[in-house]
Amino acid sequence: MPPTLRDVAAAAGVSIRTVSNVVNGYAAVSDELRTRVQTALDELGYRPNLLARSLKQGRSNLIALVLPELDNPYFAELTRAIVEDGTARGFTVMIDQTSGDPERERDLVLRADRSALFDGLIVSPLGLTDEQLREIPASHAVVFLGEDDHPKFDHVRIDNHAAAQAATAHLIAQGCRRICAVGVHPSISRGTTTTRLEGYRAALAAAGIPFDPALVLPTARFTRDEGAAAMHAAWKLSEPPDGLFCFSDLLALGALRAAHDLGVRVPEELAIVGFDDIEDGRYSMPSLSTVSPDKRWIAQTALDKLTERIDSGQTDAATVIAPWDLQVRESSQRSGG
Amino acid sequence: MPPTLRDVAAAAGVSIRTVSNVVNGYAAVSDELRTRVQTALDELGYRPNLLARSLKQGRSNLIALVLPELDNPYFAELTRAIVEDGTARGFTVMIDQTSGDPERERDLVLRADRSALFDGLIVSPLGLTDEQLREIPASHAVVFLGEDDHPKFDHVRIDNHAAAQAATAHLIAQGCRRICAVGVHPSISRGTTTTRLEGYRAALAAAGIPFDPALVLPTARFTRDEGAAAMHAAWKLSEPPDGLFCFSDLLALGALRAAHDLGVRVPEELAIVGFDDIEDGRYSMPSLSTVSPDKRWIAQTALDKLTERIDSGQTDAATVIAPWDLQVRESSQRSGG
DNA sequence: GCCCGGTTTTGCATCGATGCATTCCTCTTG
DNA sequence: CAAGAGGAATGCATCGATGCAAAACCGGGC
Repeated sequence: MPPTLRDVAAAAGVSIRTVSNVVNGYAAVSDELRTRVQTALDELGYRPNLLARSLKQGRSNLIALVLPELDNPYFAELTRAIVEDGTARGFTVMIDQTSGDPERERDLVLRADRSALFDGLIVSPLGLTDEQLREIPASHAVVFLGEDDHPKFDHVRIDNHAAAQAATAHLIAQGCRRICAVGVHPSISRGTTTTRLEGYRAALAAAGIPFDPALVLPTARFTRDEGAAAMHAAWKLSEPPDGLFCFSDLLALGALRAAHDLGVRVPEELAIVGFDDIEDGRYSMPSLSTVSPDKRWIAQTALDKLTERIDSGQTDAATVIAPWDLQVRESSQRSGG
Repeated sequence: MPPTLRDVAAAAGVSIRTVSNVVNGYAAVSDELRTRVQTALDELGYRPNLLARSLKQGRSNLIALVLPELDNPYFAELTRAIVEDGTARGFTVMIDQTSGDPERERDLVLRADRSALFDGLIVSPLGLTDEQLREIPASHAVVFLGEDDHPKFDHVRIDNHAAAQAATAHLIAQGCRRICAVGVHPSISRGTTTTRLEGYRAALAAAGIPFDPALVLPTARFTRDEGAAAMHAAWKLSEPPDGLFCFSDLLALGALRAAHDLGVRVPEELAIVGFDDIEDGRYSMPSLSTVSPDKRWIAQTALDKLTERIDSGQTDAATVIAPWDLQVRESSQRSGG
């Protein structure tokens, strides 16, 4: 049994309240008592019971980060940024994986949100329906990362349309004419992947290249093996592509590996651009061109918004657009620079 | 303000205690009251306050996972395993990053351990000193992953000596005679990296190859760029190596990339073996040979041990050795098969 | 009609810490 | 010397939920 305020008070021969005052630096406590209490605290190794404190104060300084998966480096890198920044602000950040299960996501968000355990939530949604979102009381502190806008809550995201368009335009500028879009989610009609596809189509249109539905390769998830499978599928097309725009770096890295296995030279025969700018892509062979969202900025802004909500109780919901840039590396750079 | 038991009780015209009974399925409640209370619960959207419940019950069903870093895929993959398994057991797993800071690690472990917020801790230590470990009361539920044995606590780890020896022996079998060991931590004299170095030396000794200290390349951290730097250093040696045993896959992947930049053919000129079996290594070019610890087994066993400790209050500390195997892939396979 | 056994329902104390307000000092001042 | 100001220390109620045990209720049997 860990010592409580009561134990310390007994040991020091003072009231519970006085010990609490010493612990929190409250009020005026005489030097004599202060040292006596401090000694008792040290000797017993007292630690405040955070449950009790949070219960009384109505605030836990815990926030939860709800993510689809951690073994996607994009999320791991984003998580690091949020944990470090959150810690600096006095929060303890707890991470919850949905493992790609929308049901579990809904559960976590709704449950965690009202459990009084967390002061707030940062959620990177897979796909909550409007109906599910409506179940969350607007008064609660929730910030969403990514698409899926809902007017009731704060959102932090990049401009996926513009970024996808830029990536595709870059491939076109490198001379690509048949460009695959890899990573459309087959069942979801809204959200990030749809927006990226639209950006891709906009770039084609701007260059006067007709859109060919056969070049859109759906994948169930953003993993290396899905990327590899998509590459194999692409190479089986009657007229294979000369460019690949993958909606995540993992997909691109899988495709890169598959291209190697198929004896396809990158970028000479096939130029590839990914999305996320994960560290792996800087060390792949060839290194991976990619859309690079500013993760630190995203983390910081999400925490700003969340803190505002927690402290003020209520703020107008807003969508904040995060900066990004296109990192051109070896996988898409064709003619000697 | 979220509704409390009191609110629901008022709405249903019953006592607080009865609502609690309905919520928890306790005791006998008449059908009539049950439905009436249930209706009130649904209408108000009641959620139990987990802080209050945990405070009263002395148990939160929260466990913390303390890790050096999440953007190392090894930890991300291990984390996934622990979160999934833990969730299935009714725990909520919270992840805390030490970001490679031993001071912060000490803080987190000691603070979290007695905060009453967590029922238990799973810690993958960077390096807690004996003295620091001694500060943790033996009664607390803590399971360590990795080396750094301490008789007071449970440990789950693989046999690093044997694994390192096997990896090195494999390189020798491929014909390597000058094998670098990459990843010894420069300042720490104990722990995982030291054990791996000993395994490496044992393999050399068994093959009658003299140990050359110049072939031991220390790195500050287990990152790709450190691995790349080590590769460059290795290639500057008066007599360059023909094999690389890297203490992590990230180091190996960085080295792989650097070898490519230097025009060194892998595995023909230089065979490489890593450690961890992260997913990236299966898709690198060439794919990476590696020591593969059984992460699911480790997660499961750590949770078994922790649950035991939490439930029984006290168990004899034990060190459990987890299974591993050597995954031989392209980066170390020399003569056609 | 009354007592008994069993089921429902409720009240009170409690987990550990903090807000508020009161009590208790001590020292100053008229 | 009495009154008052202000600092120091404490008690009590409270946060929301649950353990325990008492109270209320029901029907049945003598």
